[in-house]
Amino acid sequence: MHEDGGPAGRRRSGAPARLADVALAAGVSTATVSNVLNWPGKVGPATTERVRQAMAALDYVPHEGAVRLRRGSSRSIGLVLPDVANAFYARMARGAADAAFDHHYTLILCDSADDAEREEGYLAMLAEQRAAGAVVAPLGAGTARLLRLRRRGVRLAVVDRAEPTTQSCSVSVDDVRGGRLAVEHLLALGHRNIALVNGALSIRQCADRYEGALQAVACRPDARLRQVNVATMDAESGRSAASGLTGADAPTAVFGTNDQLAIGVTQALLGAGLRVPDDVAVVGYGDLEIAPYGPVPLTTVAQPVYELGRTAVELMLDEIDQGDRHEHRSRVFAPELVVRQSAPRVS
Amino acid sequence: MHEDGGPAGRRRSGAPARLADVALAAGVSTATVSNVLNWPGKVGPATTERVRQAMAALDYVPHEGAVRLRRGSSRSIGLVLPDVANAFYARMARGAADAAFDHHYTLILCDSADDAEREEGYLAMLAEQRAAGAVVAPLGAGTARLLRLRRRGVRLAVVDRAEPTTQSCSVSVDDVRGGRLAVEHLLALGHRNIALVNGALSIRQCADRYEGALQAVACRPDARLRQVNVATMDAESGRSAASGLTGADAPTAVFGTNDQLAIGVTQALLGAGLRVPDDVAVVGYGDLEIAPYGPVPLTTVAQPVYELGRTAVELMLDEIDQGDRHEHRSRVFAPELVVRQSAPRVS
DNA sequence: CTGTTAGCGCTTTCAT
DNA sequence: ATGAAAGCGCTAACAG
Repeated sequence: MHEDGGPAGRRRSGAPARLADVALAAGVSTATVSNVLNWPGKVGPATTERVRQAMAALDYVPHEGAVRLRRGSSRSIGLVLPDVANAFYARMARGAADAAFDHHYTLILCDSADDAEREEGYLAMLAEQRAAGAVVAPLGAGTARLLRLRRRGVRLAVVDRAEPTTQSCSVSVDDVRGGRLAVEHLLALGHRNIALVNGALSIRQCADRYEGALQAVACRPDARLRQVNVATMDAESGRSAASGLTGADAPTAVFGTNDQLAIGVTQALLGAGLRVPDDVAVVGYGDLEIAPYGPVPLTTVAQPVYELGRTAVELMLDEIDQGDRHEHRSRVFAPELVVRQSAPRVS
Repeated sequence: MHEDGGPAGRRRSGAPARLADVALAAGVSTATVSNVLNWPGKVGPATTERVRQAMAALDYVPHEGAVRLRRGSSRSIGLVLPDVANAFYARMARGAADAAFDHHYTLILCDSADDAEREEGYLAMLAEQRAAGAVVAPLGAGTARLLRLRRRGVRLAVVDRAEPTTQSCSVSVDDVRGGRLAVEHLLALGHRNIALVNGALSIRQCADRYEGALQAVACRPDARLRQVNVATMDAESGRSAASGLTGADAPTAVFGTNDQLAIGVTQALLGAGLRVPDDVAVVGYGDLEIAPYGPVPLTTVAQPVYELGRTAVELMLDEIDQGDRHEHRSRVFAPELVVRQSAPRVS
């Protein structure tokens, strides 16, 4: 049955050393070696020393898998997101990775590539891994899949969607506040004729930012907010949206609900001979990578994305540690306005 | 010793179902359940059906850890890199994640945060996990740490450093060629007075891109290449470097060895009242996120970063599969010039 | 075709 | 202070 000497036999050739090999080399039992590792106090100094020597000599590395099988606990968590190549999720991943590292957890990266089926596959995989938990930035609105994962013993934290706190912890950014911040800034600068270049309102973020923008203008009866909606939130859409904004009764300020859009608008405006911010001020949303590099360094709403990832992991670990004493929380982060030149401080 | 009924006892309350639970429910032995899972042919259709029903009823999910402990194989690989939040590594991570998914491997994300000690810790962790392999984008030049990981049975592939093929597989981009590409383009546009804004030559990439630039001008005796080196390769450095480039005998073209630098240069040039590309052409390097969003959409050298990550994983998996039949390879990818407006096709 | 059984590498009583 | 032995959940001989 054994390929070779078996557990008490002599050291296998290529394979890494096992705890039993160390025990044999040190002339002690496996229990003692294990105790050296896990209950240092229980072993005499001389024995401890001999064991340590043997471990070093054999380059012994404990087999995590075996340890966890025996202990019945897992120390890995999953990070499920739509696309790490996207700056938003990349930064989130960084936060999650740092938190996992700090707590000695292993982070399994699950990139669903914007594909629901793939996301599903990853969730199943995490169950098979007996992952202690998962941080999920879900693709769709479906909650059933997530609940199933829960039922399988994987603790959850959801990112970027304000979840009813009864289900699981969640972290998100207050997009209403962000939208308000952007437009309030433009109002404070004296603008009264403002255009909102936004994505589809069916996207929660877009709807929220719109809502915030409305709240801001509502306080200023003399202000006007006109809305332009685009299908895809990229620079190209921003450029074409801007073309409708240069005629008579042109707005003096534009709020683009993401940075790509805002930069596209800026490019088109400049191309049309207008000056930014002198003729038209522009505010974006996101503050990822590109904002400072645009044609005019972009004033934009920054989100604490790194914190989002870090906090999600920490909430989840709290649930793991506290067990049933744990109470689900929804942490909502406040975005902040980063003022650059496309809409500077003074009017 | 047992907390409860033990392996043959009745189903534990909260814990996930085990294979033994399924066997009990289906009225068969554990071996049969295992066979249904792994050797479908060996089990009769009626029995198979009963077992499947039981699995569904109990929501049985195999315990990956136990499977692997028994089989002696691991199906997870590590991805060790300096910073996922960095667009370059983020894109690489995406390639690696996709490849891992395709081959049913689990990807452990190890973000060393540019910290050698942390990288070291991750390498040790991967050994404890008995990871089948690791893709490493190493921080420093040290090779010893990597060799140690090898010795511990973890297969390796190194990214972004042309490794002698005797040690392990590696993938990288031909930076000499990239530098040549950039400058050849400028020469073809008719430029003869070119400035190279570069980082420290102690950085391999910078030295290589410089080398390539030199090769290009060497073919044109009438061309001149002047060099400006900066300490940090960001937009700020680009801006200050550009200020030395506007006086008499100013270059008609600038090659910035990364996109941030090139955009900084462009910003400063425009600020000084020059037109890009009409007065000065600019070429960057990298083609990450920001290139198309700059003040002038940037002509730049693109690297197949996604492929880098994907290929690294695949080379490593080949080593895992082939064992000693495997031969280490160094795959060097060719960068490509992406022509945008800062140095358009026609002069 | 199905069941019995011996471990994978480790931790942990319980006895010495 | 140390050791013997029983499994964690699963697979793979081997026997029936």
